[in-house]
Amino acid sequence: MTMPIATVKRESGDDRKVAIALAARALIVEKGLEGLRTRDIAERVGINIATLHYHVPSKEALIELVTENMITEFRAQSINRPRAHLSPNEQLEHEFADFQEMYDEKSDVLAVMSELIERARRDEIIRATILPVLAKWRSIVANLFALGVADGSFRPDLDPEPAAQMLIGAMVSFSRGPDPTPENFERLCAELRRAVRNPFASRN
Amino acid sequence: MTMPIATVKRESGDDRKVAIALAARALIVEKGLEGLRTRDIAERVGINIATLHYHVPSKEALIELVTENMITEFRAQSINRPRAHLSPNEQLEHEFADFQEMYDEKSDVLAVMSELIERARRDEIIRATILPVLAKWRSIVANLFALGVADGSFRPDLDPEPAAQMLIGAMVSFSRGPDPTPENFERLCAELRRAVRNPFASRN
Amino acid sequence: MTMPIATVKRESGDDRKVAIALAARALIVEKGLEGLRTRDIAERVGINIATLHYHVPSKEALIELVTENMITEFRAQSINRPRAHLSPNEQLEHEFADFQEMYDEKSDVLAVMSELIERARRDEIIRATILPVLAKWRSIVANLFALGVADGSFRPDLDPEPAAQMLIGAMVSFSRGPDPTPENFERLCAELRRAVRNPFASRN
Amino acid sequence: MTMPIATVKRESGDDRKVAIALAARALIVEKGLEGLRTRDIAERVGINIATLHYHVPSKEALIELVTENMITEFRAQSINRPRAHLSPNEQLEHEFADFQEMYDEKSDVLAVMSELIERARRDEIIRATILPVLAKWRSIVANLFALGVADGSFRPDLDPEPAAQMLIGAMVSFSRGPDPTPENFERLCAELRRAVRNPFASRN
DNA sequence: CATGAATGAGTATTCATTCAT
DNA sequence: AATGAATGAATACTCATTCAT
Repeated sequence: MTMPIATVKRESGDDRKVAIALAARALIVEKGLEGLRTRDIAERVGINIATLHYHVPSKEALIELVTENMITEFRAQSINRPRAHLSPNEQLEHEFADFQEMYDEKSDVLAVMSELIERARRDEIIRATILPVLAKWRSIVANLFALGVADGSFRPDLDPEPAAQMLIGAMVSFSRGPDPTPENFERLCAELRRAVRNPFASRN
Repeated sequence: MTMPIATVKRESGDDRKVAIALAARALIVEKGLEGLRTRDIAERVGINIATLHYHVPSKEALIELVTENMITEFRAQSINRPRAHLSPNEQLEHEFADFQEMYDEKSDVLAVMSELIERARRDEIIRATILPVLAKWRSIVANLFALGVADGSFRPDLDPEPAAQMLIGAMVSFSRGPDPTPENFERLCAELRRAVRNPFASRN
Repeated sequence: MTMPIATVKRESGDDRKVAIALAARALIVEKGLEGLRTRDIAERVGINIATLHYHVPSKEALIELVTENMITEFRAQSINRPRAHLSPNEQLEHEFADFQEMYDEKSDVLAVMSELIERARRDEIIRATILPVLAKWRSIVANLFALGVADGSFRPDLDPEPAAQMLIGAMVSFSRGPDPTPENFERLCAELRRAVRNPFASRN
Repeated sequence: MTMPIATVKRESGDDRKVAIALAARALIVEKGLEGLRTRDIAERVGINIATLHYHVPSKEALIELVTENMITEFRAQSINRPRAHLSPNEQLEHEFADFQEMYDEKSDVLAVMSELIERARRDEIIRATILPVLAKWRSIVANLFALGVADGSFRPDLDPEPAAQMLIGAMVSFSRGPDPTPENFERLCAELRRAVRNPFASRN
């Protein structure tokens, strides 16, 4: 279960760093950030602790590495996908689909993100990395809401920014909640759709 | 900052336990659950570490004590207030008001709750204490939504359970978010009101 | 199993001391001298630790109390029984019988004695209490051997003191050994009898 | 008295382990198993406590290490020496000589063995290591007695197993007794010889 | 790059003992 | 006599980090 995977003796520095980040992520999922031990990471990567410190000089740097690694993946999964050409309703559906995809295929991303956000409250460096990404996410959703209000897809009285907060908060708290089944997610999405749609618009 | 408060030499066991729980809560807010040290708690209460262990035999028991202490307060603040006699809209306003009150006056309750929920994922005992309370909260909100749908205050197509999840998720993620000012909270509440109200109802 | 037995609230100081000594002995058998905790003793007696310290001011004094309590019983069981009127062979049989009786009925006496003897090596006070008793035992056995040599019951070339050491060492090491069944004890006694008897004497 | 001996900064793991075992043995002789402290061992070896734990992960493992180290020496000293070619009487003399040699040159072996045997009663692992060695010793002595009975060197009615128990018990209890001088040991050996020899055999 | 050995500063917990009531 | 509360000094063990090779 915690057997070293590495079979190669020497890897390029970058490969090693990625391996370290992935091992750290897996361990954070298992034991939380507070239970993360450099020795466990080294063991899982299949290297000596001193070697780990050669590649990543301190635990602080290690957590930064993990944060960046996470954020890269989070960005690729959930935002930064150009959708300007899609209708607001289609963009909303993409948000739902992206989140579900992340939840299904990269559920550890959400778990680790959750830990990092909690720690960001006390860690300036993590905060500086994570908050902008979350802000970006909120602004993308707020934008699509603004567009949908303008073209009549969504409620005319919808306030894009708090609505974005509401949508993201609902999805995130769902995924960290007690019963995050696909069926329940679909029920939540349906409710969110109804919460923002224009009741007087012709159905699309 | 870490000055001992207690000046009394001898206190009854229960008083000491409360003092310990409060000191622990304050320290969790400052340094997180992972940064919580028994020595720091003892110092803040103004007692010897051995005395701390006399009252609370282990760190595990300490965290349970904090959890129960928190939950008691959380319950008193946010739920368990009989409101059956109020209209659904009034009950909803009370939910908003309660949350804001907790956020204003007991902001540490939210911070510590957040830490505990994160830890609950890996700690059976904390989970057993916290999850039922959160479930109760969700069911109370879902109930008021169901009532409001029945009496026409809220959207006829509103699905009470995901709507409750949405409302709670929105408020919680707001309070843990980057800019939790009263103005922003009011903006969020306004959006939530519009998201659930019956667009065809006569305004109350 | 570790339930307090005491039902009386107040006992005379001496009764309490006896109860404490007995509880301590039982705990030494279970966990060894090194595992003996004053709290455990107090719990078993059914009193508070502070009360224990009222009666027995220190752990050192406690061990002395146990030692004296043990020695009293050991003396009563195994030596100090006037047998001058018996023949050497009868006295020898009494030694065997006494030891078996102690082993059968007071097996904890042997276990605790063994612990105390080990500790006596580093504890002047215990040494001063225990060694004279053991010396007395050896001298009693040596005496009966000397008598038996004189009257022709035992080997004429038997050297009483080392023979006493041999007999006592054999019985004690048997009782602390791997398979101390009554049958094996009988086999050992038989061998000891043959080892000391006069091969040229008429059988009695 | 507790001066660090080691002056070398870095040693191979095996050398360190041996140094640790030896330091632990010396400390057990001084203060007993119950008074053995990891800090004292580290100090005597001249290393940090953390370094001690690097080589020997727990106190339990440390005691196992000491046990194995002791047993190795005990075996080398006292048993496992092929003597099939010697006469039973010669073998018996070798037993006496081996024990005296151990007592003279490695008196700490006997002291530590005594502590370990006492602890073996409550420690499965130590028991599993020590008891077989003692059993082996008994069986070797029983064997030489059986041979001596067969060839007429020893009493025809000598029962080898209890006789072995008697001989070993006598020697061990002598060595742990109050006056273990060489002269007394010789007296004991003489008595043991007389106790087992064949009174009707021609002297060899 | 890699590693075995080493370490300083902690970390929760234990225990005999004391004190005020 | 008895006790709940308190404590100083220890105790085994941990962890990120460093260093010589």
